Amino acid sequence: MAEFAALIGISRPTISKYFNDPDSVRSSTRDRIEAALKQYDYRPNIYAINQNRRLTKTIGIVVPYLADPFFAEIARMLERRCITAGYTPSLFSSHGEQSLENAILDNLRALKPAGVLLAPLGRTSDRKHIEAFCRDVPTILFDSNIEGVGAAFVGSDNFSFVSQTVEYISRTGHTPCFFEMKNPANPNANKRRLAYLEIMGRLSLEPYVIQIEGEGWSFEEIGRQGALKILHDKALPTNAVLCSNDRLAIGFLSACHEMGISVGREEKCEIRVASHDDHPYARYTCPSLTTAAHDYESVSEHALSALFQLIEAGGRLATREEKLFTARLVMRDSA
Amino acid sequence: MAEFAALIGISRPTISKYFNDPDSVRSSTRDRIEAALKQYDYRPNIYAINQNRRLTKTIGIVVPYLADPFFAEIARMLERRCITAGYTPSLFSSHGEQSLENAILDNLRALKPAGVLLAPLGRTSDRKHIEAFCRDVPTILFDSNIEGVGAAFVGSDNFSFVSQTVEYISRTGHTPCFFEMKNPANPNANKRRLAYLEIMGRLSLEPYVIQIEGEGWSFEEIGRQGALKILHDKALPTNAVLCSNDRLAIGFLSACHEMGISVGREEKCEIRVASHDDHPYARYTCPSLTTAAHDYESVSEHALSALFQLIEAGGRLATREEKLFTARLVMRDSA
DNA sequence: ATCATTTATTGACGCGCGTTAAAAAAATAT
DNA sequence: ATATTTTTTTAACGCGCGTCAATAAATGAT
Repeated sequence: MAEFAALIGISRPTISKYFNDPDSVRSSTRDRIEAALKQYDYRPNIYAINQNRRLTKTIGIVVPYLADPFFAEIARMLERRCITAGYTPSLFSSHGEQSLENAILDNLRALKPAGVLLAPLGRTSDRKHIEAFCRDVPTILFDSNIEGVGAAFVGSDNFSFVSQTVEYISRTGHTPCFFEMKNPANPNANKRRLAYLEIMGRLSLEPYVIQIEGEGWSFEEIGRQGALKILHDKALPTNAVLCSNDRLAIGFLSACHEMGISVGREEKCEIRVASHDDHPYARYTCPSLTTAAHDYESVSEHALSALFQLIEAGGRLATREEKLFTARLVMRDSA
Repeated sequence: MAEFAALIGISRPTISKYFNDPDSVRSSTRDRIEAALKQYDYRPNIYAINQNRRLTKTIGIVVPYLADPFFAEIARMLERRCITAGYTPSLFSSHGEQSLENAILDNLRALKPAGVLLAPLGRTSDRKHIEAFCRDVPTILFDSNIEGVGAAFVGSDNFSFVSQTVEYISRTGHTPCFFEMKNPANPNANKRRLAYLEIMGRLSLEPYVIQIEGEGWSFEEIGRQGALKILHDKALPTNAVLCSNDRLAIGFLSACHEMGISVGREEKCEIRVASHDDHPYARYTCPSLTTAAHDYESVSEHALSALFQLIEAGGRLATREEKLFTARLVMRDSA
């Protein structure tokens, strides 16, 4: 920067000021800098900037498992919005591991971001570590809530997800049984089960919860194995299956196809399968998956605007808001 | 670091030396530092370190589109290997945009990584910009090759992919037609088409190339729309379809299901569909997708070991090696 | 106990930038 | 032309660390 400044005969602090806010220098000076910028390819070092600025233009985004297209997609939207708003996003994936999540937060502290959007691992998160991080860095939680941690939470209203699918299936003549993992990492899974039980109660229907074995993030395989077992044992309590999430459902559909069981809402089909999330691939399963869709757009938009609000407020908010978005039922062919 | 050093009564340069290489200090000193590290939670700032060290412990990973599970999966493997090797990976996605790819490379320069693993956008990459970057930062290209750019290329042997699928399909009694996008961004697509034509020639079979419209990275939708059109027009030249990649095939299968066309290798099925990549979801399509699998493990392992070699050699290699891994045919139910 | 060797300390500078206060220069107002 | 306001420059310090040379201290060998 010193070189560049000397080269065009403008002082370094003025150049620095320009990069902080181009409008803070006189238009004639701005023009000279911008002309020089075209000629020589100087670019300030963002990491050196972050080391010194009180308020940086970097936003950290942390997701629990980026190889899950759901998170990949929401991360993509968040990154795009950050860029549009003039910020530089920095994306991290915990890859399902607590130690990595912790290490990422430690690194983020060093990056000194203006704010962080954090989708925690959930059950396997190190609560104390995240709490300590949130005390130091303005953070909005999304997707998985951790009660009382972070300045706000933005996510989806699990109750509305399940109520729509359950009501749709029962209204159209079937009793949904609930298909899920026994020990889900994501807290949303528990909320969905509770919602299922609650809604079935309201509708005076007998609830059936199928809990399958499995650890980790290979949900499709877990769903497939679980489904194969249930289908093989002919242990399906009803002929309408409501999966906790789309990735399990993708595995379930695969198992059905393998066993020659027809899936769909038509009369001739043996079972119906519905689910939750509207995973990017839910449209392309065979049959296409009936599911309750996240409002990706609203969640990503609101998460970022909440973060900007938090940043403008100096990192503290009076109350910890929890903003939940309602699901939208997407009726496709599977149920 | 100064505070921490004062606190435990060891000089700052010694602490710095310890973090650079714990074995470079006397064992008694090491023990004292490590004991203090447990007590107080000091962690050096990685970005400040990178600013100053000649050779950092950071590795940049850039992929063209992270919401594509193929890249998400390979990125995950690369990150894990970096961590195991004692490096800190930093992951970026170009989101399919040249301007973003360029911006990422500019940022990476500032990060001063020891090396970079770059999967470029391909056709839409800014070759000059990437070349300039590779001159300054030790870089290994992977997935998409750009002739002469980067210290080495690690990828898959497209010819072996296509030869295995074509030979398998023709050996088992059908003539594969090739299904692809008209203007693919990824250079592998072109290589696959050429391989198809070459192999069909060798087998003295009439080649048929179906090129569908579509721009961007929504390959499933592009494949589905293309397939719907072809199937509707009954314009399929043969009853065995070889898709350029699995994501197109996923769309193709979806279209077949929608139109009630049975897919599989069994006699009773109307058409067979095979593809290339072994996408993480290829196992879960209905029917499961016969495909030529990337050797993910070998590619990620070799890409990183090539990078370490490059780093140890001081950033320059005598010759630019191109290492290609052979495909493995995965026979599933779709063909 | 003496000398050679290894390790640690001191003090200083550098990286690439932000930031600030005081002084100087330029633009605008009167 | 003078006074006032705005903008820029100068000079210096700070961030959190790496690195280096000279010096001091600890260790090991004899």
